[in-house]
Amino acid sequence: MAASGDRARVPSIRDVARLAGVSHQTVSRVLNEHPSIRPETRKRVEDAISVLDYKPNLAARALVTSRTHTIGVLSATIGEFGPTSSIASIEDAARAEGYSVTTVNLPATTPEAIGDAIRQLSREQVSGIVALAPQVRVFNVLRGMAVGVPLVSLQTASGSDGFTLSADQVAGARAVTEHLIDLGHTDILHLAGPQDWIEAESRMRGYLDALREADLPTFPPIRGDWTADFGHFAGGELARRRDFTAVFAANDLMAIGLMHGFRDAGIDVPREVSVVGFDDIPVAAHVWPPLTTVHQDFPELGRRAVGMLLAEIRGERAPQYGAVVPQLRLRSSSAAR
Amino acid sequence: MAASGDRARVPSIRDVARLAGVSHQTVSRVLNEHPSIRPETRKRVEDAISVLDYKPNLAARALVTSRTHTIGVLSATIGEFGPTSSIASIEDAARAEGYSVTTVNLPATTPEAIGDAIRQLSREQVSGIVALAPQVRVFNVLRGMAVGVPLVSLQTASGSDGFTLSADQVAGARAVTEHLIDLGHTDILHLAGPQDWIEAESRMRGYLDALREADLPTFPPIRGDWTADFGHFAGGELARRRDFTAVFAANDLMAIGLMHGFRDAGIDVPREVSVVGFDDIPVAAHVWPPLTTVHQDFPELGRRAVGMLLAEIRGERAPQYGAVVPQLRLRSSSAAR
DNA sequence: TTGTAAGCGTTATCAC
DNA sequence: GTGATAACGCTTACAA
Repeated sequence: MAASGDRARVPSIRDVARLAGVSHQTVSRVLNEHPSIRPETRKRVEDAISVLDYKPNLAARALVTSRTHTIGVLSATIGEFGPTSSIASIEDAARAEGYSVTTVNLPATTPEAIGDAIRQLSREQVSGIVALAPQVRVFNVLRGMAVGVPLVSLQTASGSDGFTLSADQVAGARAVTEHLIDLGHTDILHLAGPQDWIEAESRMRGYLDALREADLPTFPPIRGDWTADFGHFAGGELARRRDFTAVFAANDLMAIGLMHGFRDAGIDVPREVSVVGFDDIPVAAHVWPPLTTVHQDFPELGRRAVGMLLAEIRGERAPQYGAVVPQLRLRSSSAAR
Repeated sequence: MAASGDRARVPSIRDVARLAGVSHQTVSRVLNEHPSIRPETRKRVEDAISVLDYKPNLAARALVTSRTHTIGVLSATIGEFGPTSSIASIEDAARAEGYSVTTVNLPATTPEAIGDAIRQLSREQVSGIVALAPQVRVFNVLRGMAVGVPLVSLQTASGSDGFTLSADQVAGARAVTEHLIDLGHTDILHLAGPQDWIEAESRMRGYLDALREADLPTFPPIRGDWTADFGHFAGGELARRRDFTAVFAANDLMAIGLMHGFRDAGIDVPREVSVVGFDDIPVAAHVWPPLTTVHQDFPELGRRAVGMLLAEIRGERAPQYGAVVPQLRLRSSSAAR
């Protein structure tokens, strides 16, 4: 099986050329789909390629073209369900288009850390970057930065602007809040995400919009950190004040922790207090009580991010996607007053 | 700020050489920490490097050395909590050692798909591969394959053999089963993972070992698919047979679904049936009832995988790690008979 | 200790 | 339509 005598060497473009009886440049033309090449010659080259199982050397190509066909993923999240699902689909979509994927996790959200990460990726000469940077701070730094390559940010504002791509978080939050209002609740609290997070702001805005429109009182949101542990803690605290009958938690983890806290305090969900979340993580339907929440199509967002990025890389027109509308999932953690 | 007139060009090793008044080869020596170089010369070169903010071109280096300082991650899991946590820590650890990371998700566990993924990575000339391939089939294919570069498999057998790295799943499963036995249970079911999964086998073995040692009857395990939905379904089915008082589910998702199924059937957990899980996912402590489970240090496993892989790549002796012992987390889903 | 020459495998440029 | 020839930016010889 192995090459006779000398060490196995990967065939190069010149080996193909020799076998096909053409110059290596002609082989290169075939590889790059150059228009003017005789069909017969092309055939001979293609045969030689398949006989030798020749694969172009990516490093050599990158050296001469300064393009690597690699996309970088910049991630500032710590293994949460949503971003993780998006990243997996980004990888799949990119590979399907012939691009490799390299990932950098941000150790911190400081401008220095962000700069380091971007520099790292640009040293690797990535063709483009998808940033999952849910913090306002990171977003702003990226926006103001001369990145040097196309960049798409997978965000959660309420629209897309060619740079940003997102599900309509505001609409989702609004929908779930309106659901509580429809159930007859008038005193609805919001357990929000951390100050700096774009998603936290969007979801809070949806909440506020819905309440204002219904002429209901708004309460100052409680700021959480997305964790179930915080939700649990908040549940204990909130149990002392009973000026509300429903809580919209900005994500499912906090919602589940919150229900735990209420349970510890002897508050029955949903009889005494309704709780709703956001994200529809895999356990949401199975906790007690099953959690009313907003389903997000994370993989689709990842695919679209790649679609936009590749269009920009190739200098094509950006695809026009319809809105990614989060879907309400009604379960029994919310009930009529 | 920009270069005068002509387009900004990244400085090359020759620019550094010119500025430092040496040959480009001397610069290369400084870069590669060649021993014989006069301190004074080195200093001049280093100064020039920092003045120009010179960064070696990775593609050029890869072309000539055939090594990319990139490690490939081969992942055959669909965004689950554990593997995801490990992957994040693999990325961080690799970057900290100056390696880039590229990821490939397996679309299927067929030998063809695995072969494609490996070929893909080897085309990118990765220096080594970490495989998160929890299926027996994938594991065997990898093992029998001439990958061509160092490979470490993040597995879950009961030991490490220089190729494999794992937490001791058997011990963890055994511990949680013994916990049930200590509580006085004698009829303990096992809701296992899918047939082909190594973790499923290890956890099942721990269960069987514990029961045999205690001279208790074993039941044929129910085969699940790791999902909460399946757990829910299984709960409904099991509710019809009441020949058991405890269930060890092979992961937390199934355990949570199972408790949901029992709840639907009017079975009280833990009064009538105890349930325990495995993994300690973030919601485990917050569901009702809080889930007794086995905590795994996924990030540590990822770091160790990188440690082993880099040792192999560099031709060093593999680091000797102690066992990663899963930790029992006792909560109220398990109770005395 | 340092410099010169050659070559890694490809694409770009210019002939023919 | 096709073929020389010259880069791309680096490392590995070999020479001085």
